[in-house]
Amino acid sequence: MSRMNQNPAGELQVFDRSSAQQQYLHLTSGGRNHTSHTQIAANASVHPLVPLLLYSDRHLPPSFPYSRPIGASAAQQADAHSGAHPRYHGNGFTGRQVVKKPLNAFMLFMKEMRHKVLEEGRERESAAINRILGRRWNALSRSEQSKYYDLAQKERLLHMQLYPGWSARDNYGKRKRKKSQQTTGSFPSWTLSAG
DNA sequence: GATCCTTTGAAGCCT
DNA sequence: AGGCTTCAAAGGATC
Repeated sequence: MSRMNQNPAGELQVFDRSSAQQQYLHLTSGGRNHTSHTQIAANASVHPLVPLLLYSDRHLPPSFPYSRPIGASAAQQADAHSGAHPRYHGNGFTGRQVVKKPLNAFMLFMKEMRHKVLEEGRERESAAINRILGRRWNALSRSEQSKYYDLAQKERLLHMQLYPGWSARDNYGKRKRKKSQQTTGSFPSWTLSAG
């Protein structure tokens, strides 16, 4: 029951992982992260999946811990995920390295459209902007939304390529609970055991 | 400084 | 399987 290289649609899409890493580094280095990797992909041809990475400038921590090639054994270990898969956060590496979840379709839509709402000048608060974007998202046709679903699918695929064995559980329960949930007085015990 | 708000979707956990 | 919870982004507001 492999998690790798198979998207939710059941398609098998495999490409060179190290190449993806280089492209990932190249594109993400232009943002707030360090810029020392631009040389890596100086002449690299751009993979069809790469444009979506423009949306994903927060996946990589400032010091990318996986620049070394991921060996087949590591991939196999991750694939086996017998409860001991590598943890992409916390103590496993020097410093605090957290791999974020890949963005879903709506998040990608928000990233693209947020600035437009800002330019309109109607709202400045993110909560209000997100309400607007939520309405606009629901107003989109299915074909219009499919663009973002497709991007999100590729995003997840590439995320799996870059972080084999990573699981959303790695970041699960790491945030503080909301006040509204704290005041309910009734929540699953597993929410308390995290950390 | 930390958390909340607010949205949708993905994925985790529990029953 | 189904339901609930958490996290993903964003940045002003609030604590």
